Amino acid sequence: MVQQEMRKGPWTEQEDIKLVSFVGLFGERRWDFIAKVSGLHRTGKSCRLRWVNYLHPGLKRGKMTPQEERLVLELHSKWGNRWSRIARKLPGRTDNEIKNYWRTHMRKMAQEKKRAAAAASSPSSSSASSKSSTGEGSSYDTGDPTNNVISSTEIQITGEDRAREEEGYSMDDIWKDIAVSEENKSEDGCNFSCTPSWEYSTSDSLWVMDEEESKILNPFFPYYEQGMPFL
DNA sequence: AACGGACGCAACCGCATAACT
DNA sequence: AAGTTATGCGGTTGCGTCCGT
Repeated sequence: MVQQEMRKGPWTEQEDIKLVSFVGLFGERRWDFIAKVSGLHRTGKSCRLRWVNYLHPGLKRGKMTPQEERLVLELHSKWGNRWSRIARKLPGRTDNEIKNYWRTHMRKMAQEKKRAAAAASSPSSSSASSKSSTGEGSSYDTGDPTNNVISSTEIQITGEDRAREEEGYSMDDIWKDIAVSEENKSEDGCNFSCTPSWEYSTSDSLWVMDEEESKILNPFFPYYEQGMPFL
């Protein structure tokens, strides 16, 4: 009955510490349970997210390397918005991070494209922006509000790898184009098949291992020793 | 120095699916 | 086999910071 109100919004350092210690005790499962016993007035979902995206000891922080960036482009062209899947190929990066990166990247690309088109064609390129360009986020994921719908559905429905092969020219293709053109622009000819040694060899297993490993190495609070993000 | 817009990141929400009873 | 609960995923939003005017 007297249901505690759930806290929302940014996490405090105290909450982080608490969460880390309880995850140390109970493992990365039973998030609702952890949320309850820890006394954090957060949902299990929220706890999990905080852990996965911020507190997890294996996380890399900071800017994406050019290799990572290219890998993201490559994998996105293959898999679409399967962020978690892509993230598995990038040890230490989270789906959220990659998603954010992609959005940012696409925003830049879209702007550059627009600018280029405007410059190349007519001085009065009016049709370019259907929506007040500058700002709003949510559509960048797939480019356009409308396309957004198309893309995500399509990807989800046809699922696995390539929806576009059956459809005509999907949003994925469009993004792929962008990605490819970017790749060509910035590339020396080496494409993704000659990716640097770290990624595939370490990828899944290492990234997945991390959590297991950390538990083994120090069942209690390994994170403090590895440098907590917030410390 | 103040203001406004763009950017980056963290977090929330809703839905789908897996796991459990 | 059906119902319930927990977990994972993708999309979206909010907010602080940075940067140009």
